[in-house]
Amino acid sequence: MPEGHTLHRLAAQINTVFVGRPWRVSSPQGRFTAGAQRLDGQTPEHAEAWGKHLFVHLGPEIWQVHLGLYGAFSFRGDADFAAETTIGAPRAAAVTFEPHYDAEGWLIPEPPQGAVRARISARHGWADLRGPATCAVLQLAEYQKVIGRLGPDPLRQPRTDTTPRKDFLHNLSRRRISIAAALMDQAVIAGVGNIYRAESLFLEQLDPHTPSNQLDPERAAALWDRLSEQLRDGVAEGRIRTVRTGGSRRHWVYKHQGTGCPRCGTLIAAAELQGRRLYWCPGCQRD
DNA sequence: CATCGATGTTTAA
DNA sequence: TAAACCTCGATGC
Repeated sequence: MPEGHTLHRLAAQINTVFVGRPWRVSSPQGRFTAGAQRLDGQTPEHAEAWGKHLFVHLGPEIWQVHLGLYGAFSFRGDADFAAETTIGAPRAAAVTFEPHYDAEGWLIPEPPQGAVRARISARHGWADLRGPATCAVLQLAEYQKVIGRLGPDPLRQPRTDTTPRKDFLHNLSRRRISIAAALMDQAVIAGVGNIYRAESLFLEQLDPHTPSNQLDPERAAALWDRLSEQLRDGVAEGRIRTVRTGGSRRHWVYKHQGTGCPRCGTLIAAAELQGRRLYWCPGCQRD
């Protein structure tokens, strides 16, 4: 589920199992061959997420990955390689395997299956990246250009003396698009996707069509706090679950169109907005 | 076996 | 606004 929480989880995972030791990098699919050669044998120093981007720093160069809609990392390894199976879009569970080691004591990875854009290997395990929207090696200036286009990420520490929440309010105040469109704009707030958009607006009882520059500042601040909480929960749990009252229902309105709103009973609506499905309750999401 | 759809973004028209 | 990118699970016949 590649919204912002996924990328922060991924960065943490890479910091745990890859950072600080030389790794091996290849592109079995062949679409990242030159980049993989640059990264191969280097020592990853630090992985970080900013919104939906993953950056791994190696000296002056930075590996940038954006999972897009389909991308995912699959981690495999022996008992010393503590890693979850996949981080990203849904993938079938991997079959267990018998570990074998080469002469230097490195675990021998299984042959790559299907379209593996990048394979990164450590002593005790490896990870396969499939289907990313972006997989590139950046120089510092290019990296700065990418992050310069991103708004505040609720899962990151502030970059300036103003708080990220103030940046968010400021970004909203100078746009005339709907709040629903604004939440999907990564320059307004980084890391929010279609699920968190629907679920945060529902819990804050905000009409998705309200122009973002007409949103009451206190309610906009509450929306930021709500998104921060939801993203933090997503990182902790590894999946988006905004219904926290127990039971099997995971989302309040996302993909629940045509059923009764749990709060007011009105039928939940769905509509296409800028190419994405928007879900909301017309009964109780009003301003 | 074919088709559809998805948590996203960029580019072209 | 639509198409393209790119992968694979779900759905349907």
